[in-house]
Amino acid sequence: MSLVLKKGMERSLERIFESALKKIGVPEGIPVRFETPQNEAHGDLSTNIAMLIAKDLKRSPRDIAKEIVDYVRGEDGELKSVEIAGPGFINVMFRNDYITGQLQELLSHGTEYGKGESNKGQRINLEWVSANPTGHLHAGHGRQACLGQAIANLLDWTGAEVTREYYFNNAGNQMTNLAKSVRVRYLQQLGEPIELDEDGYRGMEIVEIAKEMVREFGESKREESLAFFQSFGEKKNFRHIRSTLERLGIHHDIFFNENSLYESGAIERTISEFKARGLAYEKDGALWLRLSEMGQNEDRVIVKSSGEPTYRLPDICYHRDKLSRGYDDIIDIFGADHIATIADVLAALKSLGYDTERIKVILHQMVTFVSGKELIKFSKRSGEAYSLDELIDDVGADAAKFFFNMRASGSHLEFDVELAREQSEKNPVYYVQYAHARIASIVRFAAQEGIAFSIPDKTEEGNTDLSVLEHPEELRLIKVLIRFPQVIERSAAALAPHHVCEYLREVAAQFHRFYQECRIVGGPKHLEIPRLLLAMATKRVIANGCAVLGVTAPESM
RNA sequence: GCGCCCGUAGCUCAGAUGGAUAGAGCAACAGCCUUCUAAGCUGUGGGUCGCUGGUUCGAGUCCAGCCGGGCGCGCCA
Repeated sequence: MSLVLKKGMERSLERIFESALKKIGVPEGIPVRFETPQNEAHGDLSTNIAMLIAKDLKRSPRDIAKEIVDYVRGEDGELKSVEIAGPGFINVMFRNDYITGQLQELLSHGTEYGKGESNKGQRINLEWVSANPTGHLHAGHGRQACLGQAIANLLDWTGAEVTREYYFNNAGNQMTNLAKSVRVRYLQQLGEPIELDEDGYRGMEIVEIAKEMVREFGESKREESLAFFQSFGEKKNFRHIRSTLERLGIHHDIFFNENSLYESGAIERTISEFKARGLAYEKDGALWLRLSEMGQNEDRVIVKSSGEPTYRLPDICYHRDKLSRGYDDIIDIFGADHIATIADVLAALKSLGYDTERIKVILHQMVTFVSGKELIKFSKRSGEAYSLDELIDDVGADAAKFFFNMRASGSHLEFDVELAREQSEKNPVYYVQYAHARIASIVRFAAQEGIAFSIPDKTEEGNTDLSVLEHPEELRLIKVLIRFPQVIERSAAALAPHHVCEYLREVAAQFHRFYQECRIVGGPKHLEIPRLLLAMATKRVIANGCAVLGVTAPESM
């Protein structure tokens, strides 16, 4: 986290603590870090700095802490308390008016609240989904699709200029299989006794494509070339993939066709370069890359004896292309099943002299779909895949996006379709959305009751005094809300949207607690509008957090 | 055999650069609606953080070795 974007209090505390360290003779350059304790008895912010430097100073942590605290107490009147606790923690508590001041700040930022600048000026390329147009997206693709969408949004929110990219291959073996499969299905439609190859695509979408061909062309394409079937199938599949992504609100700026790497000569150039550097050699009629000399386990074929490159070579060229476009960061999202190629590609790029530090790879684990206790099985052989469209039909786009982002990408995800579909308190999506709808309803009710108020703006002139909010549940709620910018910051830095899901649940839970304890409309007159504004701030944070996940925040449910 | 990921409550999972009494949801049990959405809230029970060593004032977190699960290891992508 850069200094620039830390909220005022934390930054000024760091400064004060650092000058305290200087005063007691600690060499400069040791940063003071604060964390938000999970236990509220430990204050609003806490630091373990005294324990960290105790060894070097050869003094007890509590001793050091005492000296720091004495200094800090003299410096800052903004704090309610500064205390030493446990083995040497220093816990600080904010004054209530500071906390309500932060609420004012939140309200004045509106839809912008939570946006930061930690990635300001960064041009970042994010590549994800990247499924070849050999069929429809299946439910498992949903994780990557939704993960990438949320990550792209997080990067946006932290000020990056994001290019969203989809890499696909419409040539090679897979597409030939598609062509053959479409052809067989088409001929079957025309009554010919012909069967799919062993590695043919068995999905029902191929049958649908064949039926469409019959409707459109009748029997006239019986003798057509494979190229025709391929292009027809590709077009239909791609249109379908894009419509599925559209249902999730996912858009890409660039669809990068692997084929363009051949057309531009990039493949040839890279081959010559490998050869010129002595990194490639011929064996058994194929061209091999000396990966074993680049720190990898074994050499791999990059050009088959048939003359066609294996996928590794275009993958390498594709990354060269992205590197040449001058991005500050290049992020790839892959499923765990693609793990094998990544190290090879990076090693090859490094051997060509590229700085691969700029390339970040997110590997997400696989998804298991269950319905209650029952496992939903996928069978590629039979073509009985659970499609992403079906999943969206079953649970809705919002639930899909929330569920796919609920877990850390490195963790295996169990997606309970029955739970996601359920419109009850068990379902975390509804729990969060319900809080938002509930607030919307309260605001409507307030308007109906003739309560007039305005959202505070930055002028601070004529704004409602929020410092009357003193109830523990009110203050707890505000403290949760004003953490939002840091949550976005941290999630973006870790490329981990699941933190946002966790946080939103926390916000919703604290709002419900506040709602339970503090009557808004019809409560104490002088608290009516401040509480209403607190509710609106909550609504804002939920809406903004949902926006990051691409989830809607409904006005009523 | 090799590489990567995972192992935390009955289940699904969080645990910020190593810190305070390890958390949440669900499930179980006991309560709370003449008043702003009960799709909500409160309380109770539930753990040798896979095992064994090591580093450290301090380890769920770092290191090593095992055990268990997942994904890979092709002239497929």
